[in-house]
Amino acid sequence: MHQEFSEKQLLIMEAAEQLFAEKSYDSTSVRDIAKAANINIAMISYYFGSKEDLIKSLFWYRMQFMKNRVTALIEEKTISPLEKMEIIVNSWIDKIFAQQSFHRIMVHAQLNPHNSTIMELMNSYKEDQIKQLEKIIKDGQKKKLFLKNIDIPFMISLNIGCISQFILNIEFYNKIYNKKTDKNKNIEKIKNNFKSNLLQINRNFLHEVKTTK
Amino acid sequence: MHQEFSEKQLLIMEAAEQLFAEKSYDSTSVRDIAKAANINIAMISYYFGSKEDLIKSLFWYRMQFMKNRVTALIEEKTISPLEKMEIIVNSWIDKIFAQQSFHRIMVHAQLNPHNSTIMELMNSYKEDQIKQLEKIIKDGQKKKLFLKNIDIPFMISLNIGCISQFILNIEFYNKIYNKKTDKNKNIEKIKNNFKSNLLQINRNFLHEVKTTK
DNA sequence: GTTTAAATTAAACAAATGTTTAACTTTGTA
DNA sequence: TACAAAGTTAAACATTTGTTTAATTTAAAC
Repeated sequence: MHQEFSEKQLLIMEAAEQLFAEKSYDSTSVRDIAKAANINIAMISYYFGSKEDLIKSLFWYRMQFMKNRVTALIEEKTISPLEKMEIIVNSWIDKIFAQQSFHRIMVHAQLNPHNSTIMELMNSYKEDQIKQLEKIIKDGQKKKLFLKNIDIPFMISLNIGCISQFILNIEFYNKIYNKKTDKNKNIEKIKNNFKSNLLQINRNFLHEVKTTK
Repeated sequence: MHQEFSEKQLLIMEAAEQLFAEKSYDSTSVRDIAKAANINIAMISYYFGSKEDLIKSLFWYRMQFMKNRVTALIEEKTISPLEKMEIIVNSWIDKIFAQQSFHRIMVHAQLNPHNSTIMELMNSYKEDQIKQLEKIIKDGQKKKLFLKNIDIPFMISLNIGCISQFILNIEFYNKIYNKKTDKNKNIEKIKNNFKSNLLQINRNFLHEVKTTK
């Protein structure tokens, strides 16, 4: 498939990405994209073939960034399974955070699948993620660090769903938390706060910790 | 606003609901709806005024079902805060489960807000839910049953996000779990399994339980 | 400088969209 | 039965949609 994109193509894709995230693919016309990218309508067909091929290219381009190869990390023996899990979850949050617009488009595509190519890209991405976490958890179970009867699909769903919900309602949470602190550096604060909360949830779920109330 | 709907209106709304859930509001034409409901295209304008008013009516109609008045439960003194929390979370799951199609439409509307009336309906619904859980948690904190430093917005986001993700990927989880058991009564099993998992998460988060590994 | 390909443009295209019209059937009431 | 309101219909409406055309400009190569 595609492998490299010209600057003009990237310009168009980025304009389209923002509009797709704001208004959805269906509600965004090629004229909207052309106007936002400051190009002629015909250029979209010229560079991508069709509107459908444009979003396919966008998925292909962004997925390269999303996908990560952490097989080395998983095999690493000096890092504990718990730490590995935390690294993975942190990387999920960081990446989704860095690609908020695209993440909205992904949620949309998952909600109303209308293109098999995109679905395949997303499914392979999801499967990769699941396998990563699965390996780490099973390793931790073998080493008797984690509980035995862990519902792994539920745990994945918990993490992805929670991150998703958080990203989609980020302005909402920003408003709530902003009451107390300053505005600018707040996002980073909120993000870190979210991270520690989610990691705590995961830790509790993997091996219910003893605490002295 | 609207208060009662004729049988014809309900017929149209239910046909529209299913299509909106499958293909999204924007990708569903009034001709699609008319065909599904076995009526003439003009009847949609005749009964609702416009396509936009149709989805507004749908939201108004379904929201009545979603909204619940559990103020009595919250004030109840014979039930512990923990039990109350579990009742609330269970009712969320049950309702979203019973209204899967509509829930997809809600997620969609949240993702790409294009109508202020609908947004207002949804926000008031969300605020109600948050207030419910907030009251219960704060009550539990006063009675020193729950931890002090609970991030309530995070907890809401955790629950809603997790339930949402679960509903949207229900077929996926059905496939995974089906490997072991029979097919038919499985959905109910999966649902109950999900419930107990989510409740466990909440319990752990509210007061980290002591366990003897 | 000439030539060839790539890039860009405005205009036109057919198809699909939500909505309205005006004619008609059906229904209920007096 | 007669009449009026409500329900239903096919056709037409003006827009908007994604895509293509054919002409023009820009850029690069020889």
